[in-house]
Amino acid sequence: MINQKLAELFYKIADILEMRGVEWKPRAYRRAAKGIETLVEDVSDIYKKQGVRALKEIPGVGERIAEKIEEFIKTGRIKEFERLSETTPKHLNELMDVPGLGARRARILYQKLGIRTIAQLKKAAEQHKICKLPTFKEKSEENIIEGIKFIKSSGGRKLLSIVLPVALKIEARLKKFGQVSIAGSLRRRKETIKDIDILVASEEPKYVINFFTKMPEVKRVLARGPTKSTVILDNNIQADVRVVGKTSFGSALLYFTGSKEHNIALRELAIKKGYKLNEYGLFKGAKKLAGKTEEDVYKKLGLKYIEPELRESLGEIEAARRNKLPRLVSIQDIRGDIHVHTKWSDGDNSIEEMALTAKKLGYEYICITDHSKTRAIAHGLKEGRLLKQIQEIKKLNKKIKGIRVLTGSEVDILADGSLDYGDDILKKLDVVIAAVHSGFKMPKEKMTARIVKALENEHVDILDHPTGRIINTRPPYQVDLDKIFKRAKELGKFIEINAFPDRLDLKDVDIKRAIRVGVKLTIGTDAHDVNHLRYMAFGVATARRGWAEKKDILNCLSTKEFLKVFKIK
DNA sequence: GCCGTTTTCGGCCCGACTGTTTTCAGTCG
Repeated sequence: MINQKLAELFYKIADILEMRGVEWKPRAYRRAAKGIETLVEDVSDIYKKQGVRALKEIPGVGERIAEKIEEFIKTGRIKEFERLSETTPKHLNELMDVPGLGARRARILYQKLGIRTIAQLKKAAEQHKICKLPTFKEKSEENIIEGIKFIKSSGGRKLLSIVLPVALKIEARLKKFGQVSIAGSLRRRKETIKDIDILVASEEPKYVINFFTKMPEVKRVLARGPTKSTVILDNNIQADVRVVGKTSFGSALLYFTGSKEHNIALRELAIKKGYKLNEYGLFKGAKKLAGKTEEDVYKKLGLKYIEPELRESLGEIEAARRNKLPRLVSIQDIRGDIHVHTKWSDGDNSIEEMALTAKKLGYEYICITDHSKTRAIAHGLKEGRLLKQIQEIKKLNKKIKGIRVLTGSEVDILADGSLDYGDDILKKLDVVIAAVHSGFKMPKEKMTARIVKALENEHVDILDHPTGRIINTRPPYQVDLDKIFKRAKELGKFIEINAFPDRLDLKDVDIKRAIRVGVKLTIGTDAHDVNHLRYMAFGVATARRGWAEKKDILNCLSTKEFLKVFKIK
């Protein structure tokens, strides 16, 4: 599958062209990249079967880009890209991370002062070299220095789980002004969030803006207009509020939720129909056709309602047009959590405490999956203790009512693909989750073979966190997911979406691929504490972003059905 | 560089806010 690699190249070309001040081409390259990303089929297969002509059928791909795709398939490179990157310093777009600096002014900084990095930028601003440049003044230097401080302290994008509670608190407070909704990537439940966006419907925007900019946690006001304001909160999260009239709430929510690409696609669709779409509504001439609710706007555009998690311009608009949208899984569909740790290994709570909390959450079953013996650092269970735990769970099931506790293990996949317990032990467990916790630096083929070998063990049921990534901390290890999905399907094995907020592994786009292959998935919280059981919501959100339906997720099954699938008595 | 049931040339989403600016470009979402 070369689609992703190719899309990345085109995105990079777009960035470079943008830095150079080239007009329109960046947009064309990005559209082509998006078109390629959205494809189900491998680009090289399309080319093999029907040649360049078929490539041009891909949305956003024309004559010139089709040639570049052909070149990449034949030679593994795109000369144009190499030419561009040779003559453009790398990392120049890091300047564009500074709030207030876009492509145009970043280019001026480079051309006039040779600034390429944030460090050089900071020095130049402090030495007052920048205010002499065109389009810059003293105020710009202040803003640049402030902006760099912000980047350093905020560390870029934050985890969904960190930002969401902050946003919910603000949302609740703004309710007294009228209809309120969290919008932006937060509403789409992206795994990381750059800023909080909140929309308010009110005919008195000045009161809202006044209240918002004076909230106790506001550290700095970046912008404050009559209907829109941007602030930095004391935890260095940026928050934007926008106020619109009640009759525009839907169209404004649509606009403010994004994604940007989704909005552009909708607006283009509107234009094709002879309409105009903006945050105030959908218009035909001066006549407003829709705007009060999102549903109204979609309907008038000839589309079914699209859930926020799907709004990434990855095929959802076409699916909405053809009434082929998935019926997304929801948190209410989840009947049990099947990845839970306890005090027996590195968790904080007893088996009983975890079970009772799960019961309170409305679950019918829970599976205890402590670490295996090699995870000594996590107090992994030696065989004797695991057998003892199995007995303990048997006793507990007689004692507590209303929830079934299953036995299991999160067993290490060792470097050679063998498992951390022998078959004699594994066969005693209800559910066996296998996972890689060491030897991350293996080459791709070796890692893939290692995981496949583990899946081929007859006692293994589920593969957990298939890429091993920790968001913002550790990159994924090299692994051929397509191969893993294919083998898992053949063997009737499952893949877990780990719901822990810094893992979310599988991630959204990989979930979509897995479902396409036909692998069944599970969602497990990897809870190490009773409070972590609530992380299920993040796992479900990620599954939804991956177009998952109830039927794709195994722990949507009732206890009876679940036990049958796992052949548990 | 792409695209066309108004177009094969001349467009390319759209509006708010800031400050580079005294009428508009740049940036952002």
